Amino acid sequence: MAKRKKSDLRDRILELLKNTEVHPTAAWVFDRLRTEFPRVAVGTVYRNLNILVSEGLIKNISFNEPIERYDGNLSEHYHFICEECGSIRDINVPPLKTLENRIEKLLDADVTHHRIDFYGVCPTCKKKRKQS
Amino acid sequence: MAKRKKSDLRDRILELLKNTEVHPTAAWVFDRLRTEFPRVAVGTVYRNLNILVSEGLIKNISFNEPIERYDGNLSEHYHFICEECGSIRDINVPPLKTLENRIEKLLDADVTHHRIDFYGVCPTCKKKRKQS
DNA sequence: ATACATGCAAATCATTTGCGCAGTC
DNA sequence: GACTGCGCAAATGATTTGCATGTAT
Repeated sequence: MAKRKKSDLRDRILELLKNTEVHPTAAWVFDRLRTEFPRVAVGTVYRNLNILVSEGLIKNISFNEPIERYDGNLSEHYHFICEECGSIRDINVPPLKTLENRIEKLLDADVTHHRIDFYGVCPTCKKKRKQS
Repeated sequence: MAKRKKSDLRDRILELLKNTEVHPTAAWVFDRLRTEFPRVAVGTVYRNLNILVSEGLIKNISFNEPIERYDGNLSEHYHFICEECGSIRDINVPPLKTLENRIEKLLDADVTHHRIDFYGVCPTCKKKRKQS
């Protein structure tokens, strides 16, 4: 690991990710940064996102899309994806450690972690459906 | 939906996907096809994979990689990904419908399905570790 | 005869990388 | 002074698409 210098840009990227509930793409981050850092380059955004990931300060998650998403929420949690509007919500339920152990025995493998994604229709889209 | 014509190539692609336990990428499929269809083009492989997905004959799954994977196994199942060798294994345990219902109530959403990916070290890589 | 299917090549889109300069330690 | 961060632009890699031709119905 190289020692990193202080970088206002990177600090700001981390802050953006910590303070949003959407699960941003690089483009989203780039867009937000532009007002404060008008000359910022996409390449730099990607480089910094990757640095933050490798330092374990944010996570990289994809959801069956061709675009990468990032998550500033490091606590164990699951996700719900609305197939109608594409929104992604965090789900905070206690992680299923028992299930992990079961799989571990079943496969004779070491299971270090798991992820669960739920798909369906979010409350907002449910309402919209009823109205039409 | 357009009516599809019979296509030996597409039939073969489907067959390949039905008869493998790896979760192939387009490149893998392309490679297998080349012996039987020497003039096959990558573009055609992609087009046919997308057709098969849209017809619901195969599924498209990504695993935090920049490459798409496809799965010919349509039964509900989970996956285990070895972080050492990258292999992906199907896990056949009864799907957690109770959990789905719990999330449905928690979020006031409709949950249509979910996926679970387990990460860790597979039996083969565990052995290799011990030997070294 | 009418489209779908295919090969081929160019285009697209997200992401990465090389380079030269600027700012930090 | 050495090294990291940055903007810029070119490169990369996976996937898509337009076009002309072939082929199933």
